[in-house]
Amino acid sequence: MPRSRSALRLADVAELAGVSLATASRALAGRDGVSDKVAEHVRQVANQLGYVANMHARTLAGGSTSTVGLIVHEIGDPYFSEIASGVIRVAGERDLMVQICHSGRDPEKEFRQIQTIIAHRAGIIIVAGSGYCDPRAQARSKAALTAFQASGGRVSVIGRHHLTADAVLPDNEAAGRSAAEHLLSLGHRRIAVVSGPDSLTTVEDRLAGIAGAIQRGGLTWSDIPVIPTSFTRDSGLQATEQILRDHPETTAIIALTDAMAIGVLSALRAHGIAVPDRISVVGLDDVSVAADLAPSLTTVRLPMAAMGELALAMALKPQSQRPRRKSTGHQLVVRDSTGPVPSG
Amino acid sequence: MPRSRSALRLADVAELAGVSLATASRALAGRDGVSDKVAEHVRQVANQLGYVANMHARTLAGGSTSTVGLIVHEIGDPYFSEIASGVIRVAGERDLMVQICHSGRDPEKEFRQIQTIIAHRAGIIIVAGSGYCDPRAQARSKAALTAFQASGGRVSVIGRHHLTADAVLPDNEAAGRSAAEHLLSLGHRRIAVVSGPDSLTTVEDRLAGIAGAIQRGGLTWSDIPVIPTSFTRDSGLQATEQILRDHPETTAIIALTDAMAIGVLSALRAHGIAVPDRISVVGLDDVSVAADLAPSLTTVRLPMAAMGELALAMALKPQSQRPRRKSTGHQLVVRDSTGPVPSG
DNA sequence: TTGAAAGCGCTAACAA
DNA sequence: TTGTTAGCGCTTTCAA
Repeated sequence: MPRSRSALRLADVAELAGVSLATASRALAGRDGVSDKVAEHVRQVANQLGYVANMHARTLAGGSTSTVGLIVHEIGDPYFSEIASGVIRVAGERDLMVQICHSGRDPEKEFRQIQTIIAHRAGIIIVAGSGYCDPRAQARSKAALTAFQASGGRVSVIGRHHLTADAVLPDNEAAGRSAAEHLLSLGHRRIAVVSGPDSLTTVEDRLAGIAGAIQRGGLTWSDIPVIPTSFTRDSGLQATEQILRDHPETTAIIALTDAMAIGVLSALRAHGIAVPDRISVVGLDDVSVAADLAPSLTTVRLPMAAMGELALAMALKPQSQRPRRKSTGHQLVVRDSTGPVPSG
Repeated sequence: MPRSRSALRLADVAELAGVSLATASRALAGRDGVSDKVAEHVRQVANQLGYVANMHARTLAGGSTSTVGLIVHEIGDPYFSEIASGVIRVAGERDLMVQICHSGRDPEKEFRQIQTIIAHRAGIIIVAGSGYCDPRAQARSKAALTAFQASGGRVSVIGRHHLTADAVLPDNEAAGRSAAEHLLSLGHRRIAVVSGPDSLTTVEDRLAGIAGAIQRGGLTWSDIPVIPTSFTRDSGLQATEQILRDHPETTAIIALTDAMAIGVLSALRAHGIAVPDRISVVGLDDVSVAADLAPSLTTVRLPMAAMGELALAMALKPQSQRPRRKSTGHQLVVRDSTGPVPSG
């Protein structure tokens, strides 16, 4: 790719304004050491010329970095696109650029993306998406991020990671509990769970919440069928087939994500099984289409966009002694996919 | 934000490898002018040290730029997140970073984002999202992009824009035609259209396709109610209320986007109106949830992810004499939301 | 308050 | 094939 060069340099502005390079630099950066009069004049000239500073030169010379790297599993996934939307919104307010990479939920690829972001000298790195239960999975990423922080970079993560960094912690356990309690309160005892990859902390936490509620409800957790799959609609669909086959007595299904819940609903519809009359379905996340499914999906809302905003806001603050941790809220949203246990 | 500095410089690698800066640079950039033996050695040393080049220094020194700027309306919108996914996928293969900005469908904000991207010295700018019917809306953006191209930058756009650049042209007109013809073939004569902002070329084109089909079908276009709103689910919902009130005889609704079609379905469900038995609904885009709505949505598929991939692929080729233009395909996807006109 | 000059880390001419 | 050197455009000491 050929280099892109805008003829306009700070030197041009300085010359036209009749000041030195240094003065022009100070004026435009809003630093002090310049009289208001001169500063204003320089800014006017720059504006007139349509001057925009070369970020590369600025960063290289030791100026501040104005880009934030965001690592998501896959931007096409609504969970992540909503987080990204929040990050970009806050970034836009501060004139920061957001660079987005796909990790593909692969620790190795995640590490490579982190390397690339560091090479681009981002000042902030946000790792969105679940952490891994096994600390070793992210060992290399952790080392890279620690070095990055040591050199002044700021890091924040969304989710429970084995990384030493400010963290936005989705209420995964509480959300799982909430979903399960909702079903229990409707009288369901034959509950099945469509789960995700059990290498992920998100899965661990959501399951823990569900398990706790189940046990407090007087049921035995190990009696509950838990089908591990991946976080996709199709996996939800297949897992449902399996549940219908192996556990026909099931009256309620919890899907660990809305994406999977959509697959669950599809499978049930294909089988002509009435929701919620015969089987209730509850998801987690509350992606924006959840309300528009038929039946509309009962789910537990996690504020994805707000999580993205918060992650960047935390990273914009100076590093604290110990990593900050902020929990998000969660909220059970009861819609039409859940109902009382069938009397049959 | 403090600067982020990795102590490791090319000079360190060169020294440790026992070669000059220039040789090290050549070796790592994969340029020739170095013996394979030396090159390999340098690369090994660099790898061992965990060296990653400073992009800013590299770009400033006249090397190639490795970032692409992508302007979308809003990344939380599935249409754009799928496009972005395609762009990021291709970028990942080539070690390019993708910077994403929101235009908010506001020409002024779009211009500012373009400025910012140019300041960051991206080598490629991709403008996704509809163009504006009024060329003046994008006049400033156009000027900025033209200057950018003149200095070696590459630009590609998705949609019909008044910009001189390589373009991926969604089959908007054909898609509109296809949707309308489908309804006509089912016998519908009382068709209403839920449209978007008529400042957008996307709206103009989709409506043109629909109008053409309608007229060829023997109907009078001006008799068809066209409700202009915005491209959102809620607008689709409200427009439907209006259609039910003002045009109760309607047997089919075309929504210009799936997002709006989702709102249409919601409104009809709220009114207890059977789809497709009393009213058929067809959307455009085929966002991924379209298949999972109930009833599943008949729509016309535009390959969003492929469009994103294509846009970047075009921009990666050297600029041609005249702007390239590539049409995307489109495909009618018949699902359960459309059926024959009610016999009543 | 202002200006001159020394880099930031790299690439790319130019020499050897 | 390799090395030397002059910048790229900016920020930031250090002097004035």
